[in-house]
Formats: sequence, structure tokens, C-alpha cells
Amino acid sequence: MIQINAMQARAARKLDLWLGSLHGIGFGDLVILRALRDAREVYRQLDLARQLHLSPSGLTRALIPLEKIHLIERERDARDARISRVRLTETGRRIVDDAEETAREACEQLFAGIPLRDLRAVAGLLDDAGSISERSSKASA
Amino acid sequence: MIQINAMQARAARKLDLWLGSLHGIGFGDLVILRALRDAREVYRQLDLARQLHLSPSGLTRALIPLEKIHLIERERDARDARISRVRLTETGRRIVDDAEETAREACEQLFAGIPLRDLRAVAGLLDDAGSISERSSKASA
DNA sequence: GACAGATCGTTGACTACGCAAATAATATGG
DNA sequence: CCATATTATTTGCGTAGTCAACGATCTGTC
Repeated sequence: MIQINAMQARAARKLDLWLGSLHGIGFGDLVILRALRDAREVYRQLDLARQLHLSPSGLTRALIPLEKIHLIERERDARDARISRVRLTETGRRIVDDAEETAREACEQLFAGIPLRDLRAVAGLLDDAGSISERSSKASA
Repeated sequence: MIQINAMQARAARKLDLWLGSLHGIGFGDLVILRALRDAREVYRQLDLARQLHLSPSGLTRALIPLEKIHLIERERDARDARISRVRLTETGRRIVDDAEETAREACEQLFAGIPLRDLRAVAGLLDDAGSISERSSKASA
């Protein structure tokens, strides 16, 4: 647990730098854009926030710069004016594809040397962990 | 990678709440106190920061409240006045032991239902990952 | 012995997030 | 049809971390 903290922080920071210099977005931005690209529906902010495990206010703030540089658009729902719908722009779609490729390469480099078997185990764990809400995990590890 | 982000954040937040209500410290504080308790030497701040993968300034700021509530003490080195040595107080030692037990229980609960095999794999991965600095990992996973 | 340069800790300015309260809009009971 | 409750987003304020710049101190070299 303790190392997950440090490891994750360092990896995310590295990705931030890499993505930032090449595409002008951070890791958190990429996560948001990916979700938008892969969405079936046009998300309301609240649903998007829930899927990303982000607070609604956190999402509001994350969207501001993305809207400013025209990677996303927001539009008030016609039926319910409380709701704002978020959608990728064409530019956004291009960027997310490029940036994802960059991230994939960066990650390959980051985790090189770690046995594939372990990576698979982690991936499996994380899929389950998507649902941890009232459960938790092994102590200090 | 993407899920590590969210999972880690949520788990850490949960631990924060739990530790905060029972012992008055956060997860980050526990990590620092544990390192101090388990240290062979009396750490300089810079070495402590390096071990925790924290920036020196981040550590400075994290130590302020810990010193204020007397869980740690700082003392100028006699030989080199630039260096400040950090040490647990008696109270600090008591708190860290109690809080660690709380964290262990919380983690057991958090990760219940995840196969032990996977947890071991992750633990192994993290040991290796301690040294990732110029390497990275598998893409979006 | 003075002084140029490295090292240690702190500070300022910034980002990214959370929670709680405020705001705006809709839904509902009487 | 109005009063009240509920829902979606935003805003205010606090926390935790980063990096870059600074002052204090130490060290090696002339």
C-alpha cells in the first residue's frame, strides 16, 4: 500500500511530463479524454465523474482548461437545464489517440523488466478493485 | 495504470479518514512516522525525503504539523548547521504503533476478496518498482 | 585565510484534488 | 399552482504535493 502510493505518484508525474511536452495535456486529462472517446452515450458530468472516481467538483475544474483549448465541448441539456453534456471535439479525438499511443510507449518503457505474469496479475486485481468500495486490502505491503 | 491511479487515491482517502478519526493523523503521516521508527540512524530531512520519494519541500511541510503535535522532534546537527535531524518522540512511537495496527486492519478489509496470489505478485512488483526511475510500464491496462 | 561553489532546508507560487455550501433547475405533494 | 424536496453543477476553502529561488552553511583551492 505504502509503495503503491509512491510508485503511482512517480509514474504519473513522469507521464505528465512526457504527455505535456508532446501533446500539451497531463495524465489526468488523458484519462478524461479516453473516457469520453470510449463512451456509448454523451456523458453528463456527474456520470463521467462517477466513472472516473472523481468528485464532481474535481471534474468541473479539470474540464475548464480542456474546454479552453477546445478538446471538449459542453452543452446544456435541452430537457433538463441543470445537466451539462460533455463531448470530445474533433481535435480532442485526434489528441487522445496520439497521446494514448505516447502513453502506451512510455508505460512499456516504465514497466520493462517486470515479468508479464505480474503485470497480468495486477491488471486482474485492478479489474476487481474497480468495485472495492467497502472492502480494502493487505496491510503495509 | 489508469486504474492504479483511481484505486490508490480512493484507498488512501479511506485510510486517511479512518486514521484521522482514530489517531489524528493521515496516511501520509503514518508513512513518515513508520520510516522514522524503523530507521537505523537519525535521519537528515533530505535522506528521509529521498527514502519516501518525497521532495524536500514536501517533507518540510509534512513535518510542520507533526512537530506541532509533538509526534516528532527536529534538532540542528552539531557538526553541520545546515542539517536538521528528525526523530520520533515517545508519543510518536506510541501513535505509530497503534495507527499501523489500524491501517493493517483497514487494508485487510479493503483487499478482502482479492486472491492472495495476486497480492503477492503486486508486492513483488512493487519491490522491483522501487528502483524504477528510467523505466516504465504497460500501457493503459 | 578568503572566496567560489556545492549542499540543506525553507519559502513562494502553482496544480490537483476533496468536502461543504451555494446556486440553479426540476419534480412532487397538497 | 405553489411550497418543498431533490438533483446537477459550481464555488469557497483547505490539504498535499511539485518546482524554482533563496539564505545559510560548509568545503576545497589558491
